[in-house]
Amino acid sequence: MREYYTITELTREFGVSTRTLRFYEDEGLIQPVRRGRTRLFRPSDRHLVRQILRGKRLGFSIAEIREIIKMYREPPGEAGQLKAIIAAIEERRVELRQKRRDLEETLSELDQAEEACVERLAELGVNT
Amino acid sequence: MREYYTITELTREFGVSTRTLRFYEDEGLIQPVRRGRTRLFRPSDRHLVRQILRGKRLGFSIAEIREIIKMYREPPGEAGQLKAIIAAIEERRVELRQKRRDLEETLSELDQAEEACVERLAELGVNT
DNA sequence: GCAAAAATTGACTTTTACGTAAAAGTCGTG
DNA sequence: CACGACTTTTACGTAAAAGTCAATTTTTGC
Repeated sequence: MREYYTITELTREFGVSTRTLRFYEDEGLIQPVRRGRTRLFRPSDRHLVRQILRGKRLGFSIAEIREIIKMYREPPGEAGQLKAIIAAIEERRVELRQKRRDLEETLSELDQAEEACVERLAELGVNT
Repeated sequence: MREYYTITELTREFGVSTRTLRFYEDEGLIQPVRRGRTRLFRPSDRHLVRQILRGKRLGFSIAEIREIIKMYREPPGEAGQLKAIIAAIEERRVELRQKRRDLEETLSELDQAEEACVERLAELGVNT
């Protein structure tokens, strides 16, 4: 496990621009350390970027991703806060289950569409 | 099965604004018929709206949703086109499978986060 | 130790997906 | 027929999430 990654290493690995990573830093999603002014990304920053992009692919906004990231962090001291986090996690789960249903339905409609195409192709193959 | 729905009926059913439905029409995603100037939405339009919103929840853009909708349509006559559609469907499937992996990973990280919270709560419960 | 390559900051621009407001047409009810 | 509830078009506005560009550092490879 490397200790630090440069910004361009991560842009290459994840296929995003430096502007994007700096934007995520401005938004408080990641906090790479600095050597002088240069950003140094630790493995934990790299993992955060991975989580951010995963969230993006699932259609979450930056604000939502910020909230989700908060939940991953080490639990704080107070019992009320812990319960609040657990409740928030449950909300996300509901949302993600909805997305899963959406996903399965979309896949199944694509299956149907493909089948229709295949059938149509078969007809053409038979007729000509 | 009703023959027509008004625009507000659909906004209420789906929780979107009239502006949104008109926007989708402008974008060519739906084509409700008209009586005079008033839009009348058929069951097929309603189903399209359902598909559009499903796509949105999965993080697809309007342009992407337009492409997906095209695939659902009745297959055209020509063999080359049919094969192109089948290929495009396969691409979408790859993308959706990625989203499914993202989803499962996110769910599993949320599980871990919750477990950490529950443990912490247990500690507090024991200590106080 | 110096030039080239890489990184930084800041300002401005762009795209997407609608929101919002204005001004007018439509329809059913009392 | 007037009222309210709903609908239409047109047009400008806006928030989110970067992209682009320019002007400086900073870092590096030799």
